[in-house]
Amino acid sequence: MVQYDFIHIESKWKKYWEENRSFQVSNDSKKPKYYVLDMFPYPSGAGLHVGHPLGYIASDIIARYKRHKGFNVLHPQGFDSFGLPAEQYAIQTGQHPAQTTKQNIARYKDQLNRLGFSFDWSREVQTSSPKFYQWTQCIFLLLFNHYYDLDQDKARPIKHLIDCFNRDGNKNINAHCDEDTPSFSGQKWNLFSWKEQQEILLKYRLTYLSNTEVNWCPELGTVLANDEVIDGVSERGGYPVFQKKMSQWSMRITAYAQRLLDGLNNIDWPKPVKEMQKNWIGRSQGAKIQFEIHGHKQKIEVFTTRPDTLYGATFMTLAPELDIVKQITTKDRYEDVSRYIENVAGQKMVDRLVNAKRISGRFTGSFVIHPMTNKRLPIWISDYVLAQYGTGAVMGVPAGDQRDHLFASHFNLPIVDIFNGIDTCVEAYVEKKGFVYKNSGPLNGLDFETGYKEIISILESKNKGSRYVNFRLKDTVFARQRYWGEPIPIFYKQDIPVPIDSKYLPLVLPEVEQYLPTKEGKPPLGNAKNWAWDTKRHRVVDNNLIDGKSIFPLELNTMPGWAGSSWYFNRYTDAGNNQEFASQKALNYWREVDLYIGGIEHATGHLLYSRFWQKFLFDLSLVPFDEYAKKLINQGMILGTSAIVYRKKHTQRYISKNLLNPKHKYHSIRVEIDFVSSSDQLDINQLKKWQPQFKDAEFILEDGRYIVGREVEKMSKSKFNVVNPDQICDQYGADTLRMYEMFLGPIDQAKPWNTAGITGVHNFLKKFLRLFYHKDRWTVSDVLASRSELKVLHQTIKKVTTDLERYSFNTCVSSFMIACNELTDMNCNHREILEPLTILLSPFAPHLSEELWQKLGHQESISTQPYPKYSEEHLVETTKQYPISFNGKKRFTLEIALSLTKDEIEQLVLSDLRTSQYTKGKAIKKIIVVSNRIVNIVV
RNA sequence: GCUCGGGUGGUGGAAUUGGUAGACACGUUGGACUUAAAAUCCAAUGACUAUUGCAGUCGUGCGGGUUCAAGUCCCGCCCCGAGUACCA
Repeated sequence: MVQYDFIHIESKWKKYWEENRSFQVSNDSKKPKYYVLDMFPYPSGAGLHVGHPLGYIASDIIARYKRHKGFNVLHPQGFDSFGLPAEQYAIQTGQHPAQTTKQNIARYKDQLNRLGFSFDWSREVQTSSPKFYQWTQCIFLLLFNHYYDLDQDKARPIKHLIDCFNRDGNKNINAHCDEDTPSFSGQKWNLFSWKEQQEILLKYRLTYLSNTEVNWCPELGTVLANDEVIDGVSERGGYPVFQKKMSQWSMRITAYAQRLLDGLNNIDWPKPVKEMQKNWIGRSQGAKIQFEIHGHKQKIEVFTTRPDTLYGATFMTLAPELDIVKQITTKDRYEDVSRYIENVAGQKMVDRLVNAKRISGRFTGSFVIHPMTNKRLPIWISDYVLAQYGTGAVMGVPAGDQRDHLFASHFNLPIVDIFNGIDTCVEAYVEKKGFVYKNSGPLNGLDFETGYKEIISILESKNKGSRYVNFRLKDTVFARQRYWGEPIPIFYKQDIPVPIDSKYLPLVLPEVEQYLPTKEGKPPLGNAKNWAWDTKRHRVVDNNLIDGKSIFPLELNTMPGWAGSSWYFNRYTDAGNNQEFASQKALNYWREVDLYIGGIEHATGHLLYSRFWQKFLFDLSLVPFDEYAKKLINQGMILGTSAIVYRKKHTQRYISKNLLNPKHKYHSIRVEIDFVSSSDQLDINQLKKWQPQFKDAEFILEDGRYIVGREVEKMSKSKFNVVNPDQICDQYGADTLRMYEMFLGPIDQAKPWNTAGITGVHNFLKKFLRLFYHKDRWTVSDVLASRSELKVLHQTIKKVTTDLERYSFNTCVSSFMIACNELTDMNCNHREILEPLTILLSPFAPHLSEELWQKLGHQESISTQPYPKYSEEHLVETTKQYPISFNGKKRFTLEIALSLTKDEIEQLVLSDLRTSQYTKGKAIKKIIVVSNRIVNIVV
């Protein structure tokens, strides 16, 4: 029996590919290009488990397939190597994060290369390498030096804005800026001091410093972006998060909200991702309405999606955090209101979510004036109004909004019916149809559509409100109080941030003794001795030299984790470039990513931010496309199957699964899955050696065996359910692992790992190898193949090709198995069949295919071979078994020549029916023959 | 609550988009080879009724509908998963 020596084969070809640089790709080719990209990994200390490579296997199969198809394929890989774990390890051990990162990357590369991926490592990027992050810093500066022009709907240089200010101030400027931006004339602008001018410019810059409410996580000692906060706790570690006002770097992503939304229509991304981004951007259409405050000069503006219910407003509610609250609160209420505000501010976000159902609030003692009726409406504050959404102020319409209704009922505020014939005493009516207005002045008798338009035009004519589109999307915080991230290339002059000229980049991370925040609570970079900027010599110098004239303190924050990943895909096109982040020539050759594969967990993080940066770079004509990835696939998670033993409470007895008594209580304890056989039998001796708690335990067996329970859950070290790919490679080989992961199910679906099933795929590869041998002797023959053998080949080519084109990898693998079984039955050993079949297989099982290709007498690597084509001629059948149904129920099959016409088939069926029992004497009403030749007879 | 997915054998999953449901694989059972085991090979395997015959009936979460024909389309439910949530 010929042996499938995968260990030998795989190490041989791994070496061959490395030595020959088989997958290095040139930017200079007449071939059409194809760019297939994986989301690059964060190199964690734990190494890879079998779930990680799933997406890489799929992308590698596509990359190899496209090479066969004659494309010049860019299939790069790199590492997103800035991040929290390396830093926390550094805090614990004092080991420099760069050191651990380097080790982890080396381990990752080993593991990846073992799986036979055809990456072009010559283009590798590492976000933590100065050669890479100098360009991240450069893009940061570009954002700093641009503003968003709403008239042109694109980013423009801040210089242009300054020119306009010099001439006419900001009267004619229609730009995306902070809400509190004052208006000024050109004359006034020129009278401003440098510092005053800079403060105003910050309100326009696309990356800016501002005093805003941020998500502060004391446990992590840093602020977090909205997508890093899940259910009120930090995504990493699950620590509580508070709202806190801090001066922070932010990105003006809101300027791009509409374009980020519109762009979704032009890209082939999974529905869930698009849906999540849509919700995250949260566009809602409505109006802003101004209310005057009784006895005050200021006004309060509300955003509402239902301006048509304005006449139903009976009160106003403000978010407690708003500055205006304290200004308008009357003396007698001041203490009570202040206490309420403090209470809300001290709440963790988690608690605020939990308390959501409880209605609370305070009356401020002040009133607004209804813009239409001039009635006085009381101003309340309540934590159900969020400062971050809209204007942080709500007009309370109990008739049209259920929360307002609950609030009104709770505090005994009036409820006014405004929908004719609908009683809103008990419950709000939220439908936008099925009524005409009443008690609504000029709207009375109108329906929703007309009333809605009418009220807006009235408000606009009275200058009391206007149509407004609100976005839920917030500008995102772009700074972390951490060490292991890109330094922000900014120094401070008179407390004003000033950019370092990009020609002096990279601004390299300074050495520090301690990776913790300083005693004064400054970020870790505050520990650096050398962290001041000399504006004369353009370099970093000792902090002690700061003189405020030519040497200034540098920014202590670093960039968040998503900075590097927001543009890295452009870098691969020209990874060695020292002059620019990528040349126009390279970018124009490789264009956008044709296929991007990665996890859905990045839907509202990386996948949104990167689209934002791409659009910005597009505005500056630095990249040729404003969407960087045409097609996205989210690979599903591979889940682990944990093994569980059951300990009876208050005892040291472990009970086998099927002996559990439902009346008793048991502790479920996860144990290492390596101790458990595929039939769920536990190796008790190994368990006893594993942890002391099991050493003297008693095990209650069934049929002499201990059977464990199983649970499917996320693969994780702490659950002892991790399957290591190295182990699978040792036992079955990388080719088997690749094929099996693809065979497991649709690529985008979550599925549990089940090592038991792997033998099916492994057996297939063994059988495939055996097709080339007879009685252990190589017997590939040059004799021409038979018609039926050719049919198998061409069917397989067709099936595998169409399946690959629609990324259905699991059905591809099945097709190979079917072909192999059929050819084995036919004793097929024709070169004419086996050669193309080997090429077909090579994206899936590259090592074995190379080996066989060489044995077939070829010098060239199989990866350079053209992809086989199928011809319909070989697929054509002369006759086919047709199902004949009576009233839709299948009764028998009839062999019919394909050349027959519909009429001839009808004749044939009719003649056959004379002898048939099925008509049972009934008259035939109809015979149906459709183009795919299904015959149904209606009696 | 809202928005998206999705319910097919013992299991993972196929089904050319309305055309022979359950491909392929795992598992299970039986057999061959072995002193034995492993490995390998062969056969059976949706359920039920017949199995001395042919075969028949029911079957894609539940209930209805359209159609010669429904896993696939329409209407109404039930369940599971994901995302999101005082979003005004």
